[in-house]
Amino acid sequence: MMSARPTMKDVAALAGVGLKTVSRVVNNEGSVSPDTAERVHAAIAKLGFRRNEGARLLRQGRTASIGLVLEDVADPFSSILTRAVEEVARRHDSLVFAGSSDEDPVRERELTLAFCARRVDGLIIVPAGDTHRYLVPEIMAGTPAVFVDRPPQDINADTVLVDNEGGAQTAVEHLIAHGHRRIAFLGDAPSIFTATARLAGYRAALEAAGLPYDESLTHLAPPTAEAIRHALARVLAGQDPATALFCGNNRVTVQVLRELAKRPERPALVGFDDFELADVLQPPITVVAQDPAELGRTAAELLFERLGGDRQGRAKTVRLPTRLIPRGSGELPIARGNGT
Amino acid sequence: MMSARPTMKDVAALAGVGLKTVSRVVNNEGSVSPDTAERVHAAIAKLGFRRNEGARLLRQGRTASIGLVLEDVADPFSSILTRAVEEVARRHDSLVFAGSSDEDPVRERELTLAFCARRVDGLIIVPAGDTHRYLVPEIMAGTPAVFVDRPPQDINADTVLVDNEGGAQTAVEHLIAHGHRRIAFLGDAPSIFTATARLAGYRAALEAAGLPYDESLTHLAPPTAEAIRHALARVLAGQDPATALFCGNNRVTVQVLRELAKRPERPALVGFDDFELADVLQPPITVVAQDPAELGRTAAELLFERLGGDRQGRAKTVRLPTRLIPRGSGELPIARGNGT
DNA sequence: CTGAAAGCGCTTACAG
DNA sequence: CTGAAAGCGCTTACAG
Repeated sequence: MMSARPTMKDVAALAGVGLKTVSRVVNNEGSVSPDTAERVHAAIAKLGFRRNEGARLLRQGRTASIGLVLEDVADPFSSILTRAVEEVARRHDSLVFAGSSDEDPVRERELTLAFCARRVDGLIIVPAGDTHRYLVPEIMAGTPAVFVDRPPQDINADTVLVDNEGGAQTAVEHLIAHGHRRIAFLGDAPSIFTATARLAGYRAALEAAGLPYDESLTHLAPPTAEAIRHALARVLAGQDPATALFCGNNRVTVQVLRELAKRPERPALVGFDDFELADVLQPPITVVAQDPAELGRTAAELLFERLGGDRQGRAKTVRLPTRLIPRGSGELPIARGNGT
Repeated sequence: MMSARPTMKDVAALAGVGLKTVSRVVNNEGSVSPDTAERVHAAIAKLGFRRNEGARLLRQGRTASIGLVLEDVADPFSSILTRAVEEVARRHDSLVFAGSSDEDPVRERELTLAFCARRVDGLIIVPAGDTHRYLVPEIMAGTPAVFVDRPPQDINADTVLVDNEGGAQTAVEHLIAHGHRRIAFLGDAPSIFTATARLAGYRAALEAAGLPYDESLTHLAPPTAEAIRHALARVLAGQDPATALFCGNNRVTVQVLRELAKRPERPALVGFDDFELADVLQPPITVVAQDPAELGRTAAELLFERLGGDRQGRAKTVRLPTRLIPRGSGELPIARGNGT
């Protein structure tokens, strides 16, 4: 009943053999006489020896771990992505350090560099920052990074994105096909890559249908309850109010639904990004779904590909498709009393 | 532009000083002449040196990391808990390895021992297994473990639980107060500690009200769509059907809502565990809320307390309260055509 | 088949 | 103020 952990040295001493012989047994290297192996195994069992992986990996120059930087581990998008990364990492006998940047570039940088200081084998980053120059020395030194959901700034690296523009365009075209001409876009802060990309898709759909782009029908800001309340009041009021809403992500959609419950209007609605219970709401919510697990899986696979081989090859960008799921809210006609 | 990372040795050579002097500068130990410090800083900058934390920590006998074993990182309960653990760990300059057991004892054990092999400073575990004997040597060797949401089996360790029985009793008493006498309990698999504890609370409430316990109104099984469909068909049918439902966790509640949408009955409903959009559904869902973030925070604080001091002291058990949030579904009266 | 030495990149304990 | 040596717990490269 020793308080400290036994080491290979302790095992070697007890078994009466050299350190290297213990190492051979532990690593199943063969070329150890059955008799010696027996004695070593007995010593291992008696002492309760378990190899220190950290020490082993230090000698081998890797850590069998990767760092994952997310916006917020607690967010469904992030946590589903995390789980997918975990599965791929497990297949490569690697562990995952995960952390939240809270959309703060300073925190992103701190977290990422903390992972680098631990010498993680590689990084997967949902970037919040406006520059990633700070990563250049790390990448040059052999720590590859893969960016997910948003591209890096100022540097070249493997990136996995969603077809934001195409998905948004599909969503808005769907509303147009159901007769709407006054369609509001409620998106997240314009500093967020995906918010701007989805705005572009919204505009492309309007243009393709010959509808005017009316800035008073758009709102791009962090989806706080208050901001969404004011935005809804604005786009649903006036002479020519919106009859349909396109919500830029599921945080926005949820807030919109919450505020809409307090109002009389029942505009048609399509959300970007699926969410639990979308199918149970009344009406069920039509969405353009992305696949956060597939984002995570693809990013992790790209990373382990780099780690396994071509470390300096050209950076790849993968763009994943979205999928329209009509459920009811997106097929509502123009409500009486509103619109043309 | 070297491909390998520079080490302190490289810095020392370039600055023309001893290794220990570089260490002094890096650690801000003082007692270095300004002139020497200057040269060292210049060398560090020139080489882009960043200390290898793993090597430093090996020498110091810790890893400044903890292991977190969850049921499923992607589950909202787990991911909110994870985020809270992350925040406490950050304050202690520690990183978090997180992994999912999928409610599989073998996977729990593998994951936990993998963390121990990396010599994490401590463990936080939402246990799936029926025995935790395997942890005894690890705990003896100085890796403390804190259990969350469910107690460990076969061993003594710090534990953070929710008042499952009290919360369940409150939920059922609430339904009784609204006139219900036929109340079904739909819970998770009976092998799960919390499912059984909540069943006990359900029974205690019935007994306190002088209502009979009718086993045909209970269902304890993993909440698959099919199992819930059958269970609902059973408890809502017959001569004396249930007029109210008590759902044992939010996975059950969500499935129940999904199936209920396809049926004509509108029983009253209270769920254990809050969930996003519970307030937006029609009717809004009454719940007994627990606080997953507080669970994570408390567990992490207990762990760092152990790490900071009294490592062998008596194991503590903390029990967190629940909170009834009436929203509508739990206040529905007995529906016409059902009940007495 | 076996082991002593050197090394992974740092810190600790000691000596000057 | 400064540095050479030993050590954290392993593996690698080498010699027998």
